[in-house]
Amino acid sequence: MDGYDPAAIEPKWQQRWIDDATYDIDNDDPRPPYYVLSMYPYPSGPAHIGHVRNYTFGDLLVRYRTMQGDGVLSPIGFDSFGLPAENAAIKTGTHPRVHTDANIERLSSSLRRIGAVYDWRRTLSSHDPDYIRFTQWIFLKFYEAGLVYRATAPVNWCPGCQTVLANEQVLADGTCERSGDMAQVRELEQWFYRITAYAEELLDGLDGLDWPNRVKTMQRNWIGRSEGAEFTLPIADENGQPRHDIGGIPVFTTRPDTSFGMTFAVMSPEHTRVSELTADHRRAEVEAFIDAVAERSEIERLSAGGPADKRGVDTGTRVVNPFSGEAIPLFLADYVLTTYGTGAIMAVPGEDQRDWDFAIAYGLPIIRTVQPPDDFDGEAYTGDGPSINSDWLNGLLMDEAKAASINWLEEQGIGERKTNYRLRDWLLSRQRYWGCPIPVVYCESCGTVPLPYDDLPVGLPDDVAFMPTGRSPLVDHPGFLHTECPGCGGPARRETDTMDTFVDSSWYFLRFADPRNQELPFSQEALERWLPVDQYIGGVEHAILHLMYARFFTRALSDLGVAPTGLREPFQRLFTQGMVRMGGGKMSKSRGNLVAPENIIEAHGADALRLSILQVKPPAEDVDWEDFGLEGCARFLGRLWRLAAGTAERANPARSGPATEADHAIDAATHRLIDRITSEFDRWSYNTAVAGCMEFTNELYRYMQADDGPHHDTLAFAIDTLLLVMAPMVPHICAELWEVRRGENIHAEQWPTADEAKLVLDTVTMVVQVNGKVRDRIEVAADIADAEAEALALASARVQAHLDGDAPRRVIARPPKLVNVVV
RNA sequence: GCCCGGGUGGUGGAACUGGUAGACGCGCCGGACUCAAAAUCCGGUUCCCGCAAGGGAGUGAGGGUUCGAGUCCCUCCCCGGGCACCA
Repeated sequence: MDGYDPAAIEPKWQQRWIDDATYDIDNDDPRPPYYVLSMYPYPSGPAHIGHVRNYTFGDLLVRYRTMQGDGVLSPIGFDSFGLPAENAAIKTGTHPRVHTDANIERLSSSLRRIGAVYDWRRTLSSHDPDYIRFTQWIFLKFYEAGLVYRATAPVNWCPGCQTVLANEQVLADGTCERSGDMAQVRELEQWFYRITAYAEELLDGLDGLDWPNRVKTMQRNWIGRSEGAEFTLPIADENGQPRHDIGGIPVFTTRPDTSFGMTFAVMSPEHTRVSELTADHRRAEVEAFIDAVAERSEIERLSAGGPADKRGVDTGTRVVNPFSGEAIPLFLADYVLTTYGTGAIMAVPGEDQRDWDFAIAYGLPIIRTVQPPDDFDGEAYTGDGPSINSDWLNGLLMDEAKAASINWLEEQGIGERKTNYRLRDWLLSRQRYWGCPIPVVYCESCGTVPLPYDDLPVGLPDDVAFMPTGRSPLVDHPGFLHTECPGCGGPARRETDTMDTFVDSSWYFLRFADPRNQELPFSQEALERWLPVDQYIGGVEHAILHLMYARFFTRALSDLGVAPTGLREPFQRLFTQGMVRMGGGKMSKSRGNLVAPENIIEAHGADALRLSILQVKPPAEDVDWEDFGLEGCARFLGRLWRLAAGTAERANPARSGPATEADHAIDAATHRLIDRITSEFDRWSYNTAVAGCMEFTNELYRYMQADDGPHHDTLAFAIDTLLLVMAPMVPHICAELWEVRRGENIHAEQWPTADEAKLVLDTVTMVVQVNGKVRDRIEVAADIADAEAEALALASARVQAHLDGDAPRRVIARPPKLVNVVV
């Protein structure tokens, strides 16, 4: 048999898996269903090494679960809408569809070349007319249910991308996550998904998910639940008494227990009632302040710095603290946000540092209402302690005082318990061409009119020019723009905004269950069979955006009766794999440091690349390309080949007949291998699984070269088992060797099971310690008794030397692993 | 500031529940084979002292619990990530 030649065997097997439909799966397959999904990729061209890592992990699992007897759903699709294709069109004149379709072909081919297997019959792309149709269909369903609305709001505009962005797409430093440009705030009318309606459910639902803690924490932070109270501060008249002819200012607080310490109140400069509530003698200053705030960039405003005395202005109006009955000044300040809570706050300088700073800057009184500890030397005290200066709350601790103050507000009828969320509604409209059109028209007489379901899909016209105008070409396409109102038949203008591409990725995993359905996005039966996804795999960069939007869509579709009622979460288990970096930095097209897997596959083969990916690091961690031990892995596969093909050098020919002790040892090691690899696959410990296979191979080489030679049956069983457990990792070489050895298809074989009886060791190396330091190792029977182990340990010459004639003070025996002699 | 990860040889990492620290790979060193090289096979490789036997030190720092700590607890330092004027 010839030497190992990956270039010869890999294409053969890749073709075979397609021809044999090995990984095609029907919805009535009798095997237990198991759904493995790697996040569908954006088709930017051929795969880069990061893709390869991602899809190798998924592929391993697909193959492993298949061998375990599951009917595995392994689909792949393409997140094919998006800005890069449109930007490329502006540069080169090539239509985004042409560009995208070509890239999908390249990426698909790369995925096949690394040996990743999918049910290609189920493939889909966001820009398929079918897919567009149902993305729009879902939009209309949400519209009917009030989960989509159009509103004017301050939104983030990215000058680089020439479109608005969702909150989630703006990074902490105010820049766009795509282009890196500083986002600008603009007041625009846009489309929103009402994800806030699900804030509480999305938060609580995290508890039941088998996801990395890190991701759950990130979502919890993002949703940001605050529990407290909302109540109204009446406007004061000139005598400081509450006015009843005019509504008060509602405020939200998480510390109602400190309300007696409220010495002023603050509204956001954008609050709708600013003008109404500004006293005439303060109007000029207030207006000057509002102008100054408007000039300040969002990032300036949100960064914590800045002198406190420039941050606010007195409105001249007073409000009443309902707890103390005192009239207190009403300020405006730039740090109070219109978009959170009620856009107005009560200020308690004694227990809030921002309020403290503000009070010092404006000479406002500070009253402590929580007794700080004796050794406290800070300013505002935010910890727990007995209430003081708080009348009927005095003496109560924080939790009791919170409850008491909320009860009082409710009894008085001026406030109530309230929970607020940081999460904002999802801005879904984009002023770009290459996305899913929003299926709505604007009619002069009927207003905003959703299209009837029968008119779907609203496609993208192909005859458009891509010019760097900063405008979507749809705006300049009269045929697209001008249409008829489906309500009155009069002239109407089509919505030219398209949807955020995260809308497409919010339901693709559902479509995979029933990808050719022409009536509905999917049938309930198909979802009941496959969903939730048993194992979802993707990058941690999607921890908030995609993973939260997809959860929202799944819950909403379930509530609307489109998806099964019981389907509340799309992804039961999530694995987030790390990135591949280059020289410690990100790998990207723009840096020109992408590693092309094509070259590596040509030089060493796809299996060697896969093995090096598995071996180099635990899959959850980031890895530098420089650390990939490609040579070592290629060397090992050569070793495996020579072993299994029977061309490895041997001291003596194989024996038959009765088994020797060495044969039994190899046999036991083989069963331990099965046990080890199974548990390592189950806990995603692929790097140690590779190590285990290498160790076992080394052991087999030593066995073969021993003086009396290997036993034929023992060796054959060991090698066959090694090929079986390695088949999910390096599928081509194992398939080829298995076919040569057994004439069958290894990927149709059952996963081996270890014989429990053979996992039990006869003898074990027992460690003997003196004062916790290892002094001797003794080979003992695995079932050795305490007393015997102790006796053996004490009899050891090395132990005796350390005892120096003294009797041990204590002996701890943990047979058969260890005895510790304490002197 | 708050919340998650993480810090182990020259190097990527291993040690899953407190019990042989450094598996496996890379690199390096040596041996076999060869005219030679490559490939292959075998062996060595935490550091320090020692020819060796052996001894000592050692998992970011310091303390603690324990017969025994990389692993548990406390204090702190460093790196990565998330949230952050959210009331």
